[in-house]
Amino acid sequence: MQLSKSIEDYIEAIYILEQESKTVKSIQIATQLSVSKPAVHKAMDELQKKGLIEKTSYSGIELTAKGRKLAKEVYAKHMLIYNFLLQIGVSKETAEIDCCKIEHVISEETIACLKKQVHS
Amino acid sequence: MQLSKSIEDYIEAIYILEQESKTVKSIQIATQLSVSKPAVHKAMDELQKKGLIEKTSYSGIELTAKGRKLAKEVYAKHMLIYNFLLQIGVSKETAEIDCCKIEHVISEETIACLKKQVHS
DNA sequence: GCAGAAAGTTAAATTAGATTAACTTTTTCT
DNA sequence: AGAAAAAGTTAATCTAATTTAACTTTCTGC
Repeated sequence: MQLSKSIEDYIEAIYILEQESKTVKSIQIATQLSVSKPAVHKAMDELQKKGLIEKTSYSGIELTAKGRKLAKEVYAKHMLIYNFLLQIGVSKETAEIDCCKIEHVISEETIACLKKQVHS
Repeated sequence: MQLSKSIEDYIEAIYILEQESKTVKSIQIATQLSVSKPAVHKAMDELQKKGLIEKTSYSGIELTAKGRKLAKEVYAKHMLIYNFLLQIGVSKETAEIDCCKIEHVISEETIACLKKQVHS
Protein backbone atom coordinates (compact mmCIF):
# COMPACT_ATOMS: atom_id res chain seq x y z
CA MET A 1 0.00 0.00 0.00
CA GLN A 2 1.33 3.37 -1.10
CA LEU A 3 0.52 6.03 1.51
CA SER A 4 0.90 9.75 1.08
CA LYS A 5 3.06 11.64 3.53
CA SER A 6 0.10 13.24 5.17
CA ILE A 7 -1.76 9.96 5.55
CA GLU A 8 1.33 8.48 7.19
CA ASP A 9 1.40 11.41 9.60
CA TYR A 10 -2.22 10.86 10.53
CA ILE A 11 -1.88 7.16 11.13
CA GLU A 12 1.25 7.70 13.17
CA ALA A 13 -0.50 10.32 15.27
CA ILE A 14 -3.37 7.95 15.97
CA TYR A 15 -0.92 5.24 16.99
CA ILE A 16 0.84 7.55 19.43
CA LEU A 17 -2.40 8.93 20.86
CA GLU A 18 -3.78 5.41 21.26
CA GLN A 19 -1.03 4.67 23.75
CA GLU A 20 -1.82 7.73 25.86
CA SER A 21 -5.59 7.70 25.95
CA LYS A 22 -7.87 4.77 25.47
CA THR A 23 -10.07 6.34 22.79
CA VAL A 24 -8.67 8.67 20.19
CA LYS A 25 -10.74 11.71 19.30
CA SER A 26 -10.53 13.71 16.13
CA ILE A 27 -9.74 16.87 18.05
CA GLN A 28 -6.66 15.29 19.62
CA ILE A 29 -5.28 14.49 16.21
CA ALA A 30 -5.96 18.04 15.05
CA THR A 31 -4.07 19.41 18.04
CA GLN A 32 -1.21 16.93 17.72
CA LEU A 33 -0.64 17.70 14.05
CA SER A 34 -1.61 21.37 14.18
CA VAL A 35 -4.24 21.08 11.48
CA SER A 36 -7.89 22.03 11.37
CA LYS A 37 -10.77 19.77 12.35
CA PRO A 38 -12.01 19.43 8.78
CA ALA A 39 -8.55 18.35 7.65
CA VAL A 40 -8.64 15.54 10.19
CA HIS A 41 -12.15 14.63 9.18
CA LYS A 42 -11.21 14.22 5.54
CA ALA A 43 -8.11 12.27 6.39
CA MET A 44 -10.16 9.90 8.58
CA ASP A 45 -12.53 9.33 5.66
CA GLU A 46 -9.53 8.36 3.62
CA LEU A 47 -8.08 6.08 6.29
CA GLN A 48 -11.44 4.40 6.74
CA LYS A 49 -11.80 3.81 3.00
CA LYS A 50 -8.40 2.15 3.05
CA GLY A 51 -9.49 -0.05 5.94
CA LEU A 52 -6.90 1.34 8.34
CA ILE A 53 -9.25 2.70 10.99
CA GLU A 54 -12.73 1.98 12.38
CA LYS A 55 -15.03 4.83 13.17
CA THR A 56 -18.69 5.66 13.24
CA SER A 57 -20.11 9.18 13.38
CA TYR A 58 -19.16 11.11 16.47
CA SER A 59 -17.41 8.13 17.99
CA GLY A 60 -13.76 7.51 18.81
CA ILE A 61 -11.23 6.38 16.24
CA GLU A 62 -9.56 2.98 16.37
CA LEU A 63 -6.85 1.44 14.26
CA THR A 64 -7.73 -1.83 12.55
CA ALA A 65 -5.20 -4.66 12.73
CA LYS A 66 -4.00 -3.65 9.29
CA GLY A 67 -3.84 -0.01 10.35
CA ARG A 68 -1.92 -0.78 13.50
CA LYS A 69 0.59 -2.87 11.60
CA LEU A 70 1.22 -0.01 9.22
CA ALA A 71 1.37 2.54 12.00
CA LYS A 72 3.96 0.44 13.80
CA GLU A 73 6.11 0.33 10.71
CA VAL A 74 5.95 4.09 10.27
CA TYR A 75 6.67 4.63 13.95
CA ALA A 76 9.59 2.21 13.96
CA LYS A 77 11.09 4.11 11.05
CA HIS A 78 10.54 7.32 12.95
CA MET A 79 12.36 6.05 16.03
CA LEU A 80 15.21 4.59 14.03
CA ILE A 81 15.88 7.87 12.27
CA TYR A 82 15.43 9.81 15.50
CA ASN A 83 17.96 7.66 17.33
CA PHE A 84 20.40 7.86 14.49
CA LEU A 85 20.18 11.64 14.47
CA LEU A 86 20.78 11.81 18.22
CA GLN A 87 23.74 9.49 17.79
CA ILE A 88 25.45 11.82 15.32
CA GLY A 89 24.93 14.77 17.64
CA VAL A 90 21.70 16.41 16.49
CA SER A 91 19.67 18.03 19.28
CA LYS A 92 16.47 16.35 20.41
CA GLU A 93 14.34 19.20 19.10
CA THR A 94 15.85 19.19 15.63
CA ALA A 95 15.98 15.40 15.50
CA GLU A 96 12.25 15.27 16.15
CA ILE A 97 11.51 17.79 13.41
CA ASP A 98 13.83 16.23 10.85
CA CYS A 99 12.90 12.63 11.40
CA CYS A 100 9.22 13.45 10.90
CA LYS A 101 10.06 14.62 7.42
CA ILE A 102 12.76 12.12 6.52
CA GLU A 103 10.63 9.12 7.49
CA HIS A 104 8.27 9.87 4.60
CA VAL A 105 10.86 9.96 1.87
CA ILE A 106 13.50 7.41 2.83
CA SER A 107 13.75 4.04 1.07
CA GLU A 108 13.68 0.64 2.70
CA GLU A 109 17.21 0.04 1.52
CA THR A 110 18.50 3.11 3.29
CA ILE A 111 16.50 2.22 6.40
CA ALA A 112 18.23 -1.16 6.44
CA CYS A 113 21.64 0.49 6.20
CA LEU A 114 20.81 2.99 8.92
CA LYS A 115 19.76 0.14 11.17
CA LYS A 116 23.31 -1.15 11.09
CA GLN A 117 24.62 2.27 12.09
CA VAL A 118 22.48 2.75 15.14
CA HIS A 119 23.78 1.30 18.42
CA SER A 120 27.14 0.52 16.93
CA MET B 1 14.76 32.83 1.33
CA GLN B 2 12.32 29.99 1.81
CA LEU B 3 12.18 27.81 -1.35
CA SER B 4 9.66 25.09 -2.06
CA LYS B 5 10.96 21.62 -2.78
CA SER B 6 10.08 21.88 -6.39
CA ILE B 7 11.76 25.24 -6.81
CA GLU B 8 14.91 23.78 -5.26
CA ASP B 9 14.76 20.93 -7.76
CA TYR B 10 14.50 23.33 -10.66
CA ILE B 11 17.37 25.52 -9.57
CA GLU B 12 19.54 22.49 -8.93
CA ALA B 13 18.71 21.10 -12.36
CA ILE B 14 19.70 24.39 -13.99
CA TYR B 15 22.96 24.39 -12.07
CA ILE B 16 23.81 20.87 -13.24
CA LEU B 17 22.81 21.53 -16.84
CA GLU B 18 24.83 24.75 -16.86
CA GLN B 19 27.98 22.72 -16.36
CA GLU B 20 27.25 20.44 -19.28
CA SER B 21 26.00 22.86 -21.91
CA LYS B 22 26.73 26.54 -22.21
CA THR B 23 23.12 27.67 -22.47
CA VAL B 24 20.32 25.96 -20.60
CA LYS B 25 17.06 25.48 -22.45
CA SER B 26 13.69 24.91 -20.91
CA ILE B 27 13.30 21.60 -22.69
CA GLN B 28 16.46 20.22 -21.09
CA ILE B 29 15.09 20.96 -17.66
CA ALA B 30 11.81 19.29 -18.56
CA THR B 31 13.67 16.18 -19.68
CA GLN B 32 16.00 16.16 -16.69
CA LEU B 33 13.18 16.41 -14.16
CA SER B 34 10.61 14.43 -16.15
CA VAL B 35 8.02 17.16 -16.08
CA SER B 36 6.05 18.90 -18.81
CA LYS B 37 7.15 22.01 -20.66
CA PRO B 38 4.46 24.18 -19.06
CA ALA B 39 5.57 23.06 -15.61
CA VAL B 40 9.09 24.28 -16.37
CA HIS B 41 7.74 27.48 -17.81
CA LYS B 42 5.79 28.33 -14.69
CA ALA B 43 8.69 27.42 -12.45
CA MET B 44 10.98 29.69 -14.48
CA ASP B 45 8.51 32.55 -14.01
CA GLU B 46 8.75 31.95 -10.31
CA LEU B 47 12.54 31.78 -10.29
CA GLN B 48 12.73 34.95 -12.32
CA LYS B 49 10.39 36.77 -9.95
CA LYS B 50 12.67 35.73 -7.10
CA GLY B 51 15.68 37.06 -8.98
CA LEU B 52 17.37 33.67 -9.24
CA ILE B 53 17.53 33.41 -13.02
CA GLU B 54 17.74 35.70 -16.03
CA LYS B 55 15.70 34.96 -19.07
CA THR B 56 13.96 36.71 -21.92
CA SER B 57 11.32 35.12 -24.12
CA TYR B 58 12.53 32.17 -26.14
CA SER B 59 16.08 32.63 -24.95
CA GLY B 60 18.33 30.48 -22.79
CA ILE B 61 18.15 30.46 -19.01
CA GLU B 62 20.98 31.71 -16.81
CA LEU B 63 21.42 31.71 -13.07
CA THR B 64 22.01 35.10 -11.47
CA ALA B 65 24.79 35.41 -8.91
CA LYS B 66 22.18 35.00 -6.20
CA GLY B 67 20.67 32.01 -8.00
CA ARG B 68 24.03 30.33 -8.47
CA LYS B 69 24.90 30.79 -4.83
CA LEU B 70 21.66 29.12 -3.81
CA ALA B 71 22.03 26.37 -6.37
CA LYS B 72 25.50 25.62 -5.08
CA GLU B 73 24.17 25.30 -1.56
CA VAL B 74 21.43 22.92 -2.64
CA TYR B 75 23.88 20.90 -4.71
CA ALA B 76 26.44 20.72 -1.92
CA LYS B 77 23.74 19.38 0.38
CA HIS B 78 22.83 16.87 -2.28
CA MET B 79 26.39 15.59 -2.61
CA LEU B 80 26.94 15.45 1.12
CA ILE B 81 23.87 13.29 1.65
CA TYR B 82 24.72 11.19 -1.39
CA ASN B 83 28.21 10.50 -0.14
CA PHE B 84 26.99 9.72 3.33
CA LEU B 85 24.50 7.21 1.95
CA LEU B 86 27.19 5.51 -0.12
CA GLN B 87 29.38 5.39 2.96
CA ILE B 88 26.80 3.47 4.97
CA GLY B 89 26.35 0.98 2.17
CA VAL B 90 23.39 2.25 0.15
CA SER B 91 23.60 1.51 -3.58
CA LYS B 92 24.32 4.37 -5.98
CA GLU B 93 20.86 4.13 -7.51
CA THR B 94 19.00 4.30 -4.22
CA ALA B 95 21.37 6.92 -2.81
CA GLU B 96 20.59 9.18 -5.76
CA ILE B 97 16.84 8.77 -5.33
CA ASP B 98 16.87 9.21 -1.56
CA CYS B 99 19.23 12.15 -1.38
CA CYS B 100 17.07 14.07 -3.86
CA LYS B 101 14.22 13.84 -1.41
CA ILE B 102 16.11 14.18 1.85
CA GLU B 103 17.93 17.31 0.72
CA HIS B 104 14.64 19.22 0.72
CA VAL B 105 13.62 18.39 4.25
CA ILE B 106 16.82 18.20 6.27
CA SER B 107 17.84 20.98 8.66
CA GLU B 108 21.10 22.89 8.67
CA GLU B 109 21.90 21.45 12.07
CA THR B 110 21.62 17.89 10.80
CA ILE B 111 23.63 18.77 7.70
CA ALA B 112 26.40 20.03 9.97
CA CYS B 113 26.38 16.79 11.95
CA LEU B 114 26.38 14.69 8.79
CA LYS B 115 29.37 16.62 7.54
CA LYS B 116 31.38 15.31 10.46
CA GLN B 117 30.36 11.75 9.62
CA VAL B 118 31.40 11.78 5.98
CA HIS B 119 35.02 10.87 5.20
CA SER B 120 35.72 9.86 8.72
C1' DG C 1 14.03 31.34 -47.94
C1' DC C 2 10.68 28.47 -46.61
C1' DA C 3 8.44 24.22 -44.75
C1' DG C 4 8.36 21.26 -41.03
C1' DA C 5 10.16 20.19 -36.59
C1' DA C 6 11.39 21.64 -32.16
C1' DA C 7 10.91 24.63 -28.43
C1' DG C 8 8.37 27.92 -25.83
C1' DT C 9 3.98 29.89 -24.26
C1' DT C 10 -0.83 30.23 -22.79
C1' DA C 11 -5.16 28.62 -21.11
C1' DA C 12 -7.99 25.50 -18.83
C1' DA C 13 -8.48 21.55 -15.89
C1' DT C 14 -6.85 18.31 -12.22
C1' DT C 15 -5.12 16.73 -7.78
C1' DA C 16 -3.89 16.69 -2.93
C1' DG C 17 -4.18 18.83 1.03
C1' DA C 18 -5.35 22.37 3.43
C1' DT C 19 -8.45 26.48 5.29
C1' DT C 20 -12.66 29.30 7.11
C1' DA C 21 -17.37 29.59 8.18
C1' DA C 22 -21.47 27.69 9.40
C1' DC C 23 -24.08 24.04 11.06
C1' DT C 24 -25.14 19.68 13.92
C1' DT C 25 -24.35 16.52 17.53
C1' DT C 26 -22.57 15.40 21.92
C1' DT C 27 -20.87 16.45 26.41
C1' DT C 28 -20.66 18.86 30.58
C1' DC C 29 -22.06 21.53 34.35
C1' DT C 30 -25.26 23.73 37.36
C1' DA D 1 -33.14 18.87 32.28
C1' DG D 2 -31.47 22.51 29.73
C1' DA D 3 -27.92 25.87 28.35
C1' DA D 4 -23.37 26.57 26.99
C1' DA D 5 -19.22 24.62 25.44
C1' DA D 6 -16.80 21.28 22.89
C1' DA D 7 -16.40 18.20 19.20
C1' DG D 8 -17.67 16.63 14.73
C1' DT D 9 -19.43 17.48 10.06
C1' DT D 10 -20.34 19.78 5.67
C1' DA D 11 -19.72 23.06 2.07
C1' DA D 12 -17.21 26.27 -0.34
C1' DT D 13 -12.77 28.05 -1.32
C1' DC D 14 -7.59 28.32 -1.68
C1' DT D 15 -2.88 27.10 -3.03
C1' DA D 16 0.89 24.72 -5.19
C1' DA D 17 2.20 22.00 -8.58
C1' DT D 18 1.08 19.61 -12.00
C1' DT D 19 -1.19 18.01 -16.70
C1' DT D 20 -3.15 18.17 -21.69
C1' DA D 21 -4.25 20.68 -25.69
C1' DA D 22 -3.66 24.27 -28.63
C1' DC D 23 -1.14 27.98 -30.22
C1' DT D 24 3.18 30.85 -31.35
C1' DT D 25 7.94 31.48 -32.11
C1' DT D 26 12.37 29.88 -33.41
C1' DC D 27 15.50 26.77 -35.57
C1' DT D 28 17.14 23.69 -39.20
C1' DG D 29 17.88 21.52 -43.52
C1' DC D 30 16.89 21.18 -48.17
